[in-house]
Amino acid sequence: MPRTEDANQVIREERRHQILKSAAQVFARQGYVGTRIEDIAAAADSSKGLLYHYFAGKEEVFNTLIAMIEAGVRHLFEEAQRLDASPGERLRWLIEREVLGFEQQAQMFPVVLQALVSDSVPDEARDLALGMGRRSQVVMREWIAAGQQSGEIIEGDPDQLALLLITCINGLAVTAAMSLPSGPSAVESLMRLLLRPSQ
Amino acid sequence: MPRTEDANQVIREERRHQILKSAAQVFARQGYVGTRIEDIAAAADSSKGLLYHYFAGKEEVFNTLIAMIEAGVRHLFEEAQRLDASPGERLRWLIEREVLGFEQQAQMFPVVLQALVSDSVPDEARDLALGMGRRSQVVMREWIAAGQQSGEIIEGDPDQLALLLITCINGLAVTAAMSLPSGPSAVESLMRLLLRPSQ
Amino acid sequence: MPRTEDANQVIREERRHQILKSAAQVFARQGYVGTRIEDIAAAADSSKGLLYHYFAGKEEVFNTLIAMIEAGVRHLFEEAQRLDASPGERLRWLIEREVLGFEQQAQMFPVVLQALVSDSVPDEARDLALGMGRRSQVVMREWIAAGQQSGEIIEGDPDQLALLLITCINGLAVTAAMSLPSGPSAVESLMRLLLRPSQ
Amino acid sequence: MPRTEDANQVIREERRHQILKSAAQVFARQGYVGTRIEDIAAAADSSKGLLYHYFAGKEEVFNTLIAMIEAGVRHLFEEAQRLDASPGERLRWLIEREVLGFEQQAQMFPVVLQALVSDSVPDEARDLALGMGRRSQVVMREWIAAGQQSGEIIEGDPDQLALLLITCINGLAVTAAMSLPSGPSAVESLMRLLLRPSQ
DNA sequence: TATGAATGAGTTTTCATTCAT
DNA sequence: GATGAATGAAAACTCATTCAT
Repeated sequence: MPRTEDANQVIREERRHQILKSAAQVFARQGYVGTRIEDIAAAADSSKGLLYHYFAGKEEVFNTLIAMIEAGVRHLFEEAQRLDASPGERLRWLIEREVLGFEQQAQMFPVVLQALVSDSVPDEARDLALGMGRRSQVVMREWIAAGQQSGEIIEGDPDQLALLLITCINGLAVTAAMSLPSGPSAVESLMRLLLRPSQ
Repeated sequence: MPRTEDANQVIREERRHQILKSAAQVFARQGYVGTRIEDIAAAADSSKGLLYHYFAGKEEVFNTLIAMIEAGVRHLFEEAQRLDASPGERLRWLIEREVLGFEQQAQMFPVVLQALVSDSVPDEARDLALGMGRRSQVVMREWIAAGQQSGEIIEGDPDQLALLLITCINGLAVTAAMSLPSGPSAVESLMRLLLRPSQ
Repeated sequence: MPRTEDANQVIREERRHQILKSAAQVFARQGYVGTRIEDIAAAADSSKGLLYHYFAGKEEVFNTLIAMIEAGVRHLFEEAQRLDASPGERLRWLIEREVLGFEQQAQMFPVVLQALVSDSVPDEARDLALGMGRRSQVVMREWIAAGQQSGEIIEGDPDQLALLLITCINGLAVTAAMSLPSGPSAVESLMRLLLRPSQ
Repeated sequence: MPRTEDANQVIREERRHQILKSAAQVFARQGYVGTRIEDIAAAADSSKGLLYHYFAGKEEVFNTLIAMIEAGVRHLFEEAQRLDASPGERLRWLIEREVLGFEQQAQMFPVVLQALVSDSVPDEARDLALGMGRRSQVVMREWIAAGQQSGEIIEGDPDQLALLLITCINGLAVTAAMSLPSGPSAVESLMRLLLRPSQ
């Protein structure tokens, strides 16, 4: 009965996704340690037992989540890279996309924040998050340096500027985590940190 | 003969302070939920039992810590208010002081961050932290408005600008929590968000 | 396939009952404070964790137990009330039934005793027990007064006589708690306190 | 300086007595396990440390208390024995004295009750209390037998009658522990259990 | 004699994980 | 695939007891 197996496959995928989505929300609110398996299961309209069918445990759920986000960000950078635009425009596009929060999944930023900041998180997740941060910095530094060449971006150590940018993006993530709207012009304003005043 | 009342008073004060200081460090690293009473006790060279002699529990330690920080920030604002300086200079002074982390207590920023972002934190602590944020925004908005009058600060909704500023300060806190140095000119650069290019 | 809802229902009922039954025995021997959760769990062939699956804690177990006893006594009084018998015979029947200890549950008397006497018992339990005592006294007073009308019961303040009766029943509970047999004629003898010598 | 030592001796005696008196009150309310050393110390206007100067620990305080009560009851029986009165009158006198509660120390009854009933009490204390009960029963049985000889006391197994009497006395202790007044005629009424109706 | 800071063993409570159905 | 009863290791908390002063 291949038909049934296909159907099962679909059900499996949907369940996995449903669990991850719910987990992101709960993790975002309660933190990694503060979230109980039961909380995730309840949020996903599932049972504890079922969750263990799909994941080895809380750790794996969290790691998977971070890995998905990491992949999303990596993809975002690649997209930006392919953009036919100036370095400054690339940066703006990227930040806007990040702040929009990977389409529907705005609640995921705080999850990354935790992975970055807390010691009480699986090593794998923290490594992924830190690596993502480091790679972002490297790429941004290159874009910034390029922008400085063309005069689009202000002078200064590109590394420091990249770090400052990431710092501000993290700040936006915190603001979002507090359910405060950053305001439509926030990204616009932030760009002032980099862009040379167009005379 | 029992110890004199004074001697006991001194011992108590010192212990309490020692516990709070250690707690701030551990909370900063491991988060509120991720921190075990025993971790705090060990960091303070104390025993679990003694900690309960001085505090009702983890919650009270955390609340006390947040309250202390809140008092510190409040005091910082009052100091800045008394400064004989322009609004912009006041803001710069305040942010520098905040980023320095109230003198020796640099590890405390991440603790506030958690109180702001996480649901798994005592209500009292979160309320204190949110109130502190709201009050900061109000005062900063006033300063910004004043700076706009004198032409020192750029145009724009003062409320939005204040929120943006707080957002960036939070970002600096995240960066600090990751043990990354923000760079000496970070505050300088941030001021570019507000100050009208002198020219 | 998961267990059917019905099967789970049965399991839950049985477990709860098993825990309560064991708890009554342990509480009777060791007192409320002297009983550790682990003692109850062990007596019920369960684990600590499972006990918390069914009850919020020691307090809830105790309160539930007292509530059950209270319901049992209330039912006993109703039964006695429906008895086609003289007031004195009603009293005798009631006391006999109480001393027998509500069928199989002889160990429960000492549990109530504690709720009546000790401050270190949940408020809810003490209130239930005190209320039960007060209500018993009220009903007994009425029966006694009726018995006095018909000449079956000796003269005297019905309230005082009712209290005396309850006092003696409590004494029987103490004796039972010491694992001493009160003797088959104890109730018979006690009735001499009330009944007018048949000539 | 013998004077000082004498004074010290007096102070010591007073302290010990003060502690025991307070302990009796607290034990009566909260039970042996439910009472913390600190509770006793506070009730005695003392400190934990000082309590350990006078007693080896909680156990010793409790045992001492029971031993004092046991001695008091033993003395009561001896006094009653020396009374120039009929067996029935002796019993009545004894019960009245017990119910009055050894002069000022009414709160001690519940303490004995606990020693009799609870497993969570030092062995020594329980043995003392049980022994006291057994000896009481023996003596009462003799008095009852003597009263039966003289026709003062009703027929029946003297052992059973003695036990019934003790049962009722325990009941009075419970009633007292609930701070209910037994009524002035309670003892009088109880005697009806034993005394042959004076025709 | 007197105190209360300090300790750590013992309890309560929570929760990730297992497993019979 | 799905459930939730059951377990036990780990964390929170209490309190008898010690001891420096």
